[in-house]
Amino acid sequence: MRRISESTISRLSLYYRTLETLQRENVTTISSGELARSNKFTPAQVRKDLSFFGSFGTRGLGYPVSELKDKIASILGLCKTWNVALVGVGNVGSALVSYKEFQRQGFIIKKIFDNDLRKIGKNHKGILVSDVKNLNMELKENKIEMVIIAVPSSEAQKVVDEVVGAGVRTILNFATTNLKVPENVVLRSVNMAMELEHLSYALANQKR
Amino acid sequence: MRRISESTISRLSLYYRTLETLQRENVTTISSGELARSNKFTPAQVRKDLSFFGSFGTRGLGYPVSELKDKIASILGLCKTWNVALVGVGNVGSALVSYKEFQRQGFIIKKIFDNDLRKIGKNHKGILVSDVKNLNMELKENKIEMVIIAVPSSEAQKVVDEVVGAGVRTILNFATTNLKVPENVVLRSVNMAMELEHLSYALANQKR
DNA sequence: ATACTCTTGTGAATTCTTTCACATATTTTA
DNA sequence: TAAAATATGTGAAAGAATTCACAAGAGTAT
Repeated sequence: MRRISESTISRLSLYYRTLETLQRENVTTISSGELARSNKFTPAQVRKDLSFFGSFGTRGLGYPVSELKDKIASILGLCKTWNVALVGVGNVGSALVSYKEFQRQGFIIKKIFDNDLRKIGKNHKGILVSDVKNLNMELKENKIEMVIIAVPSSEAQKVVDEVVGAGVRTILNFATTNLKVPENVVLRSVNMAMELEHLSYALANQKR
Repeated sequence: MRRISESTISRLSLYYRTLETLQRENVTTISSGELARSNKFTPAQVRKDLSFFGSFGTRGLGYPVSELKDKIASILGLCKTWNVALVGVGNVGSALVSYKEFQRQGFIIKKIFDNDLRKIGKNHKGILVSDVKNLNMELKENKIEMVIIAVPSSEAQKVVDEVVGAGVRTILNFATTNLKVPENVVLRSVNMAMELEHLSYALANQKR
């Protein structure tokens, strides 16, 4: 199968959200045109995106809402659950532990790590905080598939290297710093500063 | 000037961060090659991106770190300050108020709005929380240029409509929902669910 | 049954983005 | 001061992503 572009995946996420809403409203069928309109895409775009994965529609009618939703869920891997570890229980870290969307998407936080002796050994929303020193061993033992980095930027690369060393190939990063990972590791960074810079550019360049 | 792509702006953000680091390390000059390597881009990409805005380098030598950094700051509008209002002081909202990067990028939170009577009239990190009922009027009075939406998804579209009605043309959204804005309004959404779905897709489709 | 309407699925065309490749400018070396 | 080395800036080429446009399937009405 031809490699699927990041933008296609992003759009699938958006379609998925729209379909969730439609399902709640008991809509059973939707055309590419309507699906497009609610997200400011073109109908052709919607059809092309879906066509990479199969043909889910009925000509003359459209797509069955609930089936298409399930199909996208399966494409995005939302039907499975993943073992996740969180490194760093500061502001961001603890916010994440209570973020419900995480669970809902099948990301199960199995382990939490920190280097602060006052936190280690204590419970954090039902999960024991472990010493980051044991990171490598514990990641392997617990078959962790994804790690969330929520440590200060200065520490981030060090943690990433260890995590990669332990064989984890998927990382979600909240530190605002350029992290280096090998070719075969998927790293996504939630980079607020970058979002802000997009907005700042838009503000600075908007037509009056 | 030809329209600049989103990806170019994203990369400028990354160059900017690299240049900040280089400046701290007292590096005075950098080539497109080195700038590319530290971000996994190609040298040509770097040069092309910069060339949209002018020619800042010296042939045979490279780019002057501090000048280029300042130039990018000015392109991204980071030299100015912007009047920002925050709507919704829940978990996300209050985290944002204390987020230092905001200030550093020149986003000054002038007003905070909520609909919770227990919060209205009280101070939140030095800023008075106003009733969201007065949104329209107060946005105009305070010349607010950007609004941050940190309300529950169910309320988000309603708030957006009001904000747009008050003439604000730049919105940063934290609600996980598809918001509709007119053509001339810039809306960026920080959508954690979408990030997660990218990772989930990567996990589900990674080669074993 | 037949005609008509609707909407998908998909090659082809178009548009947008990235990379190549080289003329040109500047610094360094000798 | 001349030759060598280096690195920019940019048209042109290549590659990706998006949109077009239409054949073909499916439902609906008569």
